[in-house]
Amino acid sequence: MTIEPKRKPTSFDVARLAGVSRSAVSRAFTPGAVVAEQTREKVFEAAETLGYRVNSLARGLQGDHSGIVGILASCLDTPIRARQVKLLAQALIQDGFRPMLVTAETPDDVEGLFGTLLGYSVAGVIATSDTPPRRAIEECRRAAVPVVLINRAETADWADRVISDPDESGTLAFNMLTGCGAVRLGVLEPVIETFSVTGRARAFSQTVEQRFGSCTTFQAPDQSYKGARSAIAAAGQKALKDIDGLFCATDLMALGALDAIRLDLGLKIPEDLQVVGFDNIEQAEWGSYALSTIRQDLESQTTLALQLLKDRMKAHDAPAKTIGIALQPVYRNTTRHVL
Amino acid sequence: MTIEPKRKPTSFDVARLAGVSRSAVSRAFTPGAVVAEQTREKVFEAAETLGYRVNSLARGLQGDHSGIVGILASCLDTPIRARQVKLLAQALIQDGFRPMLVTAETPDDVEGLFGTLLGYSVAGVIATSDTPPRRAIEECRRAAVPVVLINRAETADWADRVISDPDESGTLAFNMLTGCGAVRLGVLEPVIETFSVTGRARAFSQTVEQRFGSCTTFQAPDQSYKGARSAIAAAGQKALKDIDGLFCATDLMALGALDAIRLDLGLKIPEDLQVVGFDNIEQAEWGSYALSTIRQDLESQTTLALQLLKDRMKAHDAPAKTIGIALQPVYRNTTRHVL
DNA sequence: TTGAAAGCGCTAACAA
DNA sequence: TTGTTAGCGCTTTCAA
Repeated sequence: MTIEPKRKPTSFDVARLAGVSRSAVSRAFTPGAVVAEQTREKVFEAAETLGYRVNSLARGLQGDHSGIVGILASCLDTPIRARQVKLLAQALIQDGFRPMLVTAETPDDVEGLFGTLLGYSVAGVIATSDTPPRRAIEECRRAAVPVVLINRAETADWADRVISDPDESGTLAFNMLTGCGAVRLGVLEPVIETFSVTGRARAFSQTVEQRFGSCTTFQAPDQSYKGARSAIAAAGQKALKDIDGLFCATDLMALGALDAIRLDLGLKIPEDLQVVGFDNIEQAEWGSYALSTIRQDLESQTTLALQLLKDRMKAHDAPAKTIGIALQPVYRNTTRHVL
Repeated sequence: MTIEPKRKPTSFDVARLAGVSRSAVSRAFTPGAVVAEQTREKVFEAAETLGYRVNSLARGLQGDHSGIVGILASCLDTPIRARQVKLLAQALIQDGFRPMLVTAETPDDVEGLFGTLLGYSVAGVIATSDTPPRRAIEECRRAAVPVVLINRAETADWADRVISDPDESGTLAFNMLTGCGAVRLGVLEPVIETFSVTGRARAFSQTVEQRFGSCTTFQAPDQSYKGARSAIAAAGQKALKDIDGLFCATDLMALGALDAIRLDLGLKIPEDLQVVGFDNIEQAEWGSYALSTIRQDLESQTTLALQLLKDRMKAHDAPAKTIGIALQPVYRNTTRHVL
């Protein structure tokens, strides 16, 4: 029994010990296969004593996918992204898939990394941040690898998407702020364009312009706390006093703005100025902030993304779907209470 | 050229088109292999026009590992963990590995997941949170799969570890607080034991007891902001007034404690009470907190972990190493300035 | 319900 | 420097 501790046992070893063929072993470990209960037990027993496990590489080489699902994400250390990846990873594992994490710095990286993903015969790819280059996506299509885009623009007309609708988001933010009595509105957005983030900022300012004539726009260098804080601080007290309601494109930016407004500019919130964010990250609830925001339901976002992925595995040629997830206003202390 | 868009091209196809053998193709794509430059070019060209990529599954099946490295982590949505995983993933990818993310809920899960990891012939495993069950680790050893533990207890005497030393951490926290004039010390720790987190809390209180006789201990149900906040709030103003220096085992807990002390209990920081945290997460720097803390250098933690992993790939039987990473005090506004 | 045999796509030892 | 050959461990027709 303990002759060669080095080599991992194979289905062949198990077959021999159980007194069956390799095919029988294979079937015993294949969920829907036809095996006599008795045989299966013999196999399992032998496998147990040998410490055998199916080699997913060999299985994947044989079948048409390895069970690995690529998760393409960047800025993993951002609260919202971290949560997304966590939920995604959990859900995938739950369903028997294995998430392979791909974080890219530059678009070039994305392209290359996408390639290696294909080399692992992935069962699918979920992209949550970087818009994958069109070429890479096209390649997935040829390889019949399902792709689901989360909060991304429509890169390819055949990839499924789950999004929080920018227009709906912008309008909701507008309604929250005006509903709380704000009438001179502004928006804080990152300079770098993004489907959902700058999308909702634009939708917001368009609505404002439509109703009130004009909307003050503040631009931060990126989506970070720091970027937002320094952008607002640099804008100065006067500019901020001109408005009485500010929509920040993400909670993280809102938190930076909040600190800039209160600490750097010395204004009072919500008395001088009301603020609404977007995402409902954990920190938005923290006592020192108590940020009013719009909740993006990440749980259902995850569930939907996975569902779309599985659906497409079954029906490769089905028309692409784009599903919007529910948005929910959350009133805390950066908006006034209206009765 | 466009006969069968379905099937992915194999090395065989490339070989034929380039007019060479399959081995030549294999060599062209193998970093250190001996191939004539001319041959390599022919191969690359053919590969390019065919859209060929090496099948990592087949390569892994043949060789002794798939290039996949398992990252075992839980609470991925915690700031510190998110950052760790991000850095780890980046570093791994940089080095040509592919991170497979494994997040477990229960210890049972860990065991099972570890198993499937082995099924993918992983090149190694890095565990950053859940202590992997001894059995699983043992299995890795038999399979000659390197394991690196980050901030974990010594589960197995052959696994390499990188840690931030609990004793050093506790002592440093003590020195910071007393150096700023605190003399009646307390500590906030989670009830659930953890090598590094409760470890440094204990080291701290032991040092305090040694020097001052006694140390007040506050216990939170977990390591979260919420848990810490409610624990401190529940302890009450009186208990907090009894001390003038509090060490919180993690920054996240410290932030919760801060809000409890200021918002729920109405005390002033650092006037009534000084607070020091641990980790130096991004939020510790945020304006509303400006938490004094101890910086754990995650970049070097990552680099070291990866180095240990690679070293062990080369020398499977080398003695296990445990490396401590540098700790650095960061003074902000929750401690008094001493001149 | 089971076993025999033929690959999946690649690498590596060997011989040329 | 290159090609030939023999597997890596598994699944899956096909016959029995």
